[in-house]
Amino acid sequence: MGPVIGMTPEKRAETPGAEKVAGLSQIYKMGSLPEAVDAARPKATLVDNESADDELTNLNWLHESTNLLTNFSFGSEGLPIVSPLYDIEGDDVPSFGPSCYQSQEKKSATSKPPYSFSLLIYMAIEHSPNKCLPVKEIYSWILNRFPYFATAPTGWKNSVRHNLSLNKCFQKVERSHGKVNGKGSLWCVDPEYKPNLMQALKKQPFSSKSTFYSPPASPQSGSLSPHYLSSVLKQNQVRTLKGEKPLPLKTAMQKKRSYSNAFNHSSAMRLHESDSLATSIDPKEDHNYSASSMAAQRCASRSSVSSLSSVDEVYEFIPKSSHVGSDGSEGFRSEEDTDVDYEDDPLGDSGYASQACADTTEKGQPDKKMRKQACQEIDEELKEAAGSLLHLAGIRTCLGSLISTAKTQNQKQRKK
DNA sequence: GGTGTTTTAAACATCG
DNA sequence: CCGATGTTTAAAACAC
Repeated sequence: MGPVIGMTPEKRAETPGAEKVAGLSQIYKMGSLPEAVDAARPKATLVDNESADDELTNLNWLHESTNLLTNFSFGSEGLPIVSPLYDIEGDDVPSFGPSCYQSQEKKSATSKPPYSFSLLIYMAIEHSPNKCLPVKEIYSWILNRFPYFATAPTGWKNSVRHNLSLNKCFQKVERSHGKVNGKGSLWCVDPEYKPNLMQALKKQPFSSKSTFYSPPASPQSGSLSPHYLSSVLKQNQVRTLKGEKPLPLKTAMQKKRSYSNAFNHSSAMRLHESDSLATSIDPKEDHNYSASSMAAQRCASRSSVSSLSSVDEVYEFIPKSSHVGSDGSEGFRSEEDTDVDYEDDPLGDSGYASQACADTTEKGQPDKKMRKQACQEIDEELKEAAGSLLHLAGIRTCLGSLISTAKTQNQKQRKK
């Protein structure tokens, strides 16, 4: 019944053949800039290294891992904040990394990210102010942070959707009030699975430098946005009106799963949170696609993970240039950003600010300028702040001395 | 080689 | 009708 005839060009592009060729051709496309990447679908760039074959198994990642890390700082939730991987133009050295990383960055910018789709989605969602994103924004985020996908065939989007749909960690939430123009739903991270995702992220070999903070697993402690809560609440209201049983927060959107071979995901995940999962989940339905289970096992053996410590990470804001798909449909359109409910967030929470910023800067150069400008502004502010402090300190000491002299004079007068 | 996990592809449905 | 989104199935690829 479906639009079989209406196979879009995009769908056609998702054919396996295209995948391999295009994907690989980009891996060693050193210095491929966003603009270049935007320009058209995979240009036939030369692959002069056949070891490019195994993108992930390739040892390059061993080298890149360290460098990737230089591109991450950590957000309020202990989540790596992916700074521009494609800050690769050379003269703009990331403030957090030595310049010697640059050439490596170029590689990592165009090679496949070491994260599973679940983790990518998780990061995307968590970096949004309201912890809810429409798929389109998830695409955007991933594209933005991992330019690899800009040149990868669009099959990855299918994978993203597939993951969202199949992975219990993600919950679909109907879009709220007003805003009719948005298509599809918002996707949030199920707070109960958040610790698992964080764990998985933590155990990624590329996050070993990180100091992750695993928040308590209770929904309250999660980063549920008011919007999310109200959405779930709304859904439940509707359900109640329909005479249906309200959904628990956790399973606000029930997912029917029949993934034949994946019955054991949940047990692995629960190992990490045995005390946190109040509700039992039918193993047969639990296809967490675990970001944490296998990744955890796999990576635990590979890397030593630093201990958890800091909760007070600095959320690094670095404006990024945007990648607009060649067809222009992949959207970094700002109205999408404002669409949902980001306006609910008066502070314009850091994560998405970068997106908004990206909208204003179509090209790399202005972006760099902006970044520099931002740094200068920050510097100025710091100076001002320091100045103010000094000023206050000065005033205080002045006052102190004035008071003390006044006191001594007072005493002298009394003696007289 | 077996098992489990993740990715990829594809078909189909639904919605705006 | 079209395109984006969401769901589901199947299979390949991969790691352990």
